[in-house]
Amino acid sequence: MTTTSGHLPPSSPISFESLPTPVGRARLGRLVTPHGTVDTPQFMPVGTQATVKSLTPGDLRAAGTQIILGNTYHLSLRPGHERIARLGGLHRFMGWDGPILTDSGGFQVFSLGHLGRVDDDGVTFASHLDGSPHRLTPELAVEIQEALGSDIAMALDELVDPGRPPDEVEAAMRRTHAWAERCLAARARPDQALFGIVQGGVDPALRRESVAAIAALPFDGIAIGGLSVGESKAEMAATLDVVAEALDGDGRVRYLMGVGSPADFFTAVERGVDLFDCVLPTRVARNGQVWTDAGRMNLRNARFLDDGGPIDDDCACEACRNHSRAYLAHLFRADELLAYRLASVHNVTYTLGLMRRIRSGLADGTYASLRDVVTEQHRSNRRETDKPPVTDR
RNA sequence: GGGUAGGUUGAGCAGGUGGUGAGCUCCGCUGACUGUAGAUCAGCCGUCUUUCGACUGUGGGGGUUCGAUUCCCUCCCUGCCCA
Repeated sequence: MTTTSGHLPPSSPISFESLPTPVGRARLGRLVTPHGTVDTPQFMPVGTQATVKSLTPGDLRAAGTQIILGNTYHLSLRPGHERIARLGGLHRFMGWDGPILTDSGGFQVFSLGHLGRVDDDGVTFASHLDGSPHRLTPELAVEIQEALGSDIAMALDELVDPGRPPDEVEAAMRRTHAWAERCLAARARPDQALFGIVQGGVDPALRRESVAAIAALPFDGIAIGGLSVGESKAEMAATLDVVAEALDGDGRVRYLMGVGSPADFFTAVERGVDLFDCVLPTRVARNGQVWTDAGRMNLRNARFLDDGGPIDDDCACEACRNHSRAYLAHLFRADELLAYRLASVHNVTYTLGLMRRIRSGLADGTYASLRDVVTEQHRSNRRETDKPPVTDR
C-alpha cells in the first residue's frame, strides 16, 4: 500500500494517509484526529455558534457526520471562549464528541469587512452583536481556538474579493503569509492540529507564490481559501488546478474552504481536495430548498402542496422515511420550526451520502457516471455571466 | 326603533374636509443563497401590456357640479350604546 503521507510535523496530533485514484488528482484518504477518524473526501457541516443550526448531535450522527466546523469569531464574542474552556471545551459544551475544526475568523475579516479594519498586526472589529470593539490577531486566534479545544485550528488569514485590484489581492496574501508564521509561533497545545491557508485570489502567479510560502511551513494540513466568493466556476477550477500542481508531492490533507454545492465537490475532488465545509446545505434547507440526485427543489413552491411522496425516494433520512413533500411544504408555510430541522436533516444526509458515493465511486470506478448524473442535475440556475463582480466591501 | 362609529385592491390598514386614491403590512407567486450579522434577502402581488403605458377601482343607487372618495338624498351591511 503506497501512501503519500509525509511532510507532517513529527509531533503532529493528527495523521493523514491517502491513496491516488485513476480520476485526475483525486485521492482516497483517512484523517485521524484526537476525537476520531475522518474518511476523505469528506464534508464538514458548519456549526458556527456551537450548533449546526436546527440539528442535534444525534441528528448529525444519524446523517453520517464525521467532523463539524465551529467558529472562533462568533464563539469568542458569545458565549466567550474562556467560558467554554471552563465548561470543559467545545466538544463537551455542545455535546459533540467527534472531530471539530474551528475557523479562525479570517472569513469574518472578509464578510464583516465594513465593520472592521485590517492592519499588519491584526483586525479590529465592531461586534455584530453590540458594536463593541474587538481585536483579533494571529496570536489571539490561536489562543481562542486552543481554549475551545478543537481538533484542528485554522491560521488567521485575510481574503479579499478576487475582483479587487491586484495590489490588494497581493497585499492580503502577504499578510496571510506573515500571520501564518505568527500562528505557528503562538501554538501552545500539542494535541491540536493547525492548518495554514493559501490565498492569492485567482491569479496563477500569486497562487503559486502562496502555495510555496504556506507549504514550506510546518502546518498539519493545507487549506485553500479565497474561493467561492464571487469568481466564476471556470476561475475556481483553474485556480484549483494551479494549487494542486504546486502542491504535487505534498502528502498533507487539503481542505477547500467554503465549498460547496454538489457540482463543486466533483470539480474540487478531481483536483485533489480532501475536505470541504459549507453553509450551503443547511442554509438553503432553512430557506426551503432540498437536494436530490434529480436536482434542487424549493418545498415552498405551490406544486408540492399535494405531493404525498417523500423528498427523495432513495433517501433513508428521518424526513424521507416519515414525511411527505406536502407535509414539509405545509410546515414551511406555517413557519413551523420542524420544517428547518427536517430539511436540514435531509440536505446534510444527502451531502454526506454524496461524499460517501464519491469515495466509493473513486474506489470502484463508477465515479464518472456519478459525476455526470449529479452535475447535470445540479447545474446552477444562474448563468455564469449573471453574477457581477463584487466591487465594494 | 333611536343614537353612534364604520364599509378603500384576498385579509388588515393608511390616505383623502370638490381637482389625476394602486401606499403599507400580512397572505399568495417566484427567485437567490458557497470558511453563517441569513428560520434570511430580492422581485412580483386590480385588469390589459415584454416594456413604456393604458384602463378600472373608495358598499349599492340617485342628485348637485366642468369635475364627487369628499357635498346632498336614499338604501344595504357591520360594530358599539340606549330602548
